[in-house]
Amino acid sequence: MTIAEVSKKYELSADTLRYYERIGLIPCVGRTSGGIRNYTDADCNWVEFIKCMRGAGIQLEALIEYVALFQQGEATGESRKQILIEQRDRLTAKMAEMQKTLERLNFKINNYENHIIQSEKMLESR
Amino acid sequence: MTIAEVSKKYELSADTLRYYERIGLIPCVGRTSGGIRNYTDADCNWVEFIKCMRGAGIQLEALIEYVALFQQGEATGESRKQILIEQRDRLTAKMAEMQKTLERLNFKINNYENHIIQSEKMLESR
DNA sequence: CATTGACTTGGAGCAAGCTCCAGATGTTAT
DNA sequence: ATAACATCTGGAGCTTGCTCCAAGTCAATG
Repeated sequence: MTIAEVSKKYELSADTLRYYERIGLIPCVGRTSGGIRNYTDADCNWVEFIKCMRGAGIQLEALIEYVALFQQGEATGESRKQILIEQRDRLTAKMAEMQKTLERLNFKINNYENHIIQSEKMLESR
Repeated sequence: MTIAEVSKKYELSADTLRYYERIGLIPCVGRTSGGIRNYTDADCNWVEFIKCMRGAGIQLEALIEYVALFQQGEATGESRKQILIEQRDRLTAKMAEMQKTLERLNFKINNYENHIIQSEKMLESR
């Protein structure tokens, strides 16, 4: 697949795909004889994986490390697992924080809907 | 309260507190005769609110708008409510995306734990 | 074979959200 | 009153994660 096709398929700009490759997120994308990127299915799977992780806010740094370990072979399995565990724990913590904020937003929206706000000074309504 | 006290209480740097004030997130913090910030309880409530919203990833831009409307009085209630609704919906969508990624991470971690990975080529294990 | 459009690289630029700094002024303890 | 320390302002700098650009090459079409 060309970069334009991958770009369209995963809704990531060609610039972003090149950037990801440059920083080591998509290992060694092959080129045609003319030097043009030719994404294999395996490359596409990496792209999809990265997109999913990024969509959840996982940092590039962690993904770069994971990909690098992956390329180093089976012996790095435990390290890779640790990265995944750390990221999962961060994600879980973040979601818990967001859940609290979500509840607070819902409470406030409910207040607005019920016209409970009598005064700008009602601190709870912030 | 001094900025140092507020900083400690909410675990936000003094620089961040000054920054928030500068961009309009903490309306008109009063000063002592010497020109030093003197946070009231109301100011602290704003700080706490902003910290909570920021912790969930809500953008400064939306918060600035909300605070500005709040200062304009009761007539802006509906607009403020709309901001809260939009932010809540974004938050909900983001959490749904994160939930999917979380499940994927758990699946992969489980694979690592069960030594299911036989080969680097097993795409599902990425 | 010439033109048009996609792709290449390396590097610069940008947006959000802080974070740090300098130089001046305020506050507190001895 | 004089260190020593906190705070002030305005502005510069930093980090993450892209995004854009220039100048050149490759590929497809008439």
